[in-house]
Amino acid sequence: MPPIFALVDCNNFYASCERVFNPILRGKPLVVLSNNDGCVVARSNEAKALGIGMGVPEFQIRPLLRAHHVQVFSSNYALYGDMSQRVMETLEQFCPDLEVYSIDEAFLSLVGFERRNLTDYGGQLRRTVKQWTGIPVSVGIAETKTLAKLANRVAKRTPDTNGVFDLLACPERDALLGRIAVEDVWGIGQNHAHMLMQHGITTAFQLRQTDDQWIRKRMGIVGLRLVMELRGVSCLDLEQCPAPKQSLTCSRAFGRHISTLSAMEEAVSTYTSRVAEKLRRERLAATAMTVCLTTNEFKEGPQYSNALTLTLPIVTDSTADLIRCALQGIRAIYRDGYRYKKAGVLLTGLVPAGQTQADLFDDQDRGKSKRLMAALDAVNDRWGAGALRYASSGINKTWQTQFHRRSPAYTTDWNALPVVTA
DNA sequence: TCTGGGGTCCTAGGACCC
DNA sequence: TCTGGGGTCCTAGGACCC
Repeated sequence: MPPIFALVDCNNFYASCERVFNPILRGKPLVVLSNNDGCVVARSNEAKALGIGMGVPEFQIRPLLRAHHVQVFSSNYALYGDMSQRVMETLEQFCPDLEVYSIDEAFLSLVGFERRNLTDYGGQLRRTVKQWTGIPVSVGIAETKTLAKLANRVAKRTPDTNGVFDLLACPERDALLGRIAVEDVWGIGQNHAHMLMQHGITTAFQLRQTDDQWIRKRMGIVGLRLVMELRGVSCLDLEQCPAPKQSLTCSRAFGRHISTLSAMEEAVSTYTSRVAEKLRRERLAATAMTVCLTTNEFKEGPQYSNALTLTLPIVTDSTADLIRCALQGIRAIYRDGYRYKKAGVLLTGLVPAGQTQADLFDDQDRGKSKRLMAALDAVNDRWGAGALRYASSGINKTWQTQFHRRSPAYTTDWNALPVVTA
């Protein structure tokens, strides 16, 4: 059976989430900002039409936002994560062979659905997701993932497709690929796009026609796979069970710069607690840790950034062990006299928890530590993140990430339920 | 004043081994 | 003049994704 993929992609996902429980926002320009309300990370169509670019710093477009009464929101990850889950659960009812590719995208395998009209099926799927979750999606269908991505792009940008485009049923494929810029192909980033253009390759069609050896030499095996996929040869399979994580990070810009070691220790301790929670949720333990810090590259003044990787004395998932190591690391690379903007903690060498090699000279009670972490996680699940935390994470946290314009966590907090008034 | 966060895979080169 | 060969593992850096 030749493969058939559908890519379902939520339209302007974060912006659409904000609209679901706040209908006044429909039809209006709206943007969602990154942490610290820094950059634009999502835009409604109306905001795109105003020329607001992806990733633009908010302060640079403030006059424009005011002039057009653009609604501005901080990121609300609790809401987006929950809405994503609702969308994915809906899709799963249509097609159990599903790969959740990102917070707002899923690949579906439509093998076995060939006898249906796939465009109609995509439309049905789209209407159901909209009705059950309030989120608009687009559907692209083709025989490889890369082509399904392109089909999805066509569905999004061509109004008369009604949000569904089946490339398998498109007789003018070459002409269509000829209208797609090479930098819009999935897997072609800035660097490769620039290199290709230097050689006169500017469209997806031209890329598809390019010689294998040439591609292999300049873009490696990844590039060659991509070109094969454009030719309709499927090289990327549906990944239904995600591979175990290889690394976990928590890194964040501060709401206000840090210039004392004690504040830096608080931040690093807080980030370590967060990444330790993720680690336990994945049922993994870490063998090594990297801590890093950096000043603000956009600002005048002395710049400094550094990172240090430490091997943990014992493979662990305990917040206490991890904080101890992180503080040791940050003290080693911290230098006085700088205004720090950001720090981070990276865990690597991840192994399944419970399969770890015991340390012959380990003098701690591991069973006790495990029970302590279970209690810590249970309390924070029940009472909210950070309800119970290590003292080294600090109390005042003047450096904390800012979210000044966050909408309520409508779907994950009893106190934030939307209220319907007659 | 104000510029995000969290991942993956591949490749080249060096260290090291027999 | 001639100075082995093949393999693995690790790491840093590049490129890409959402």
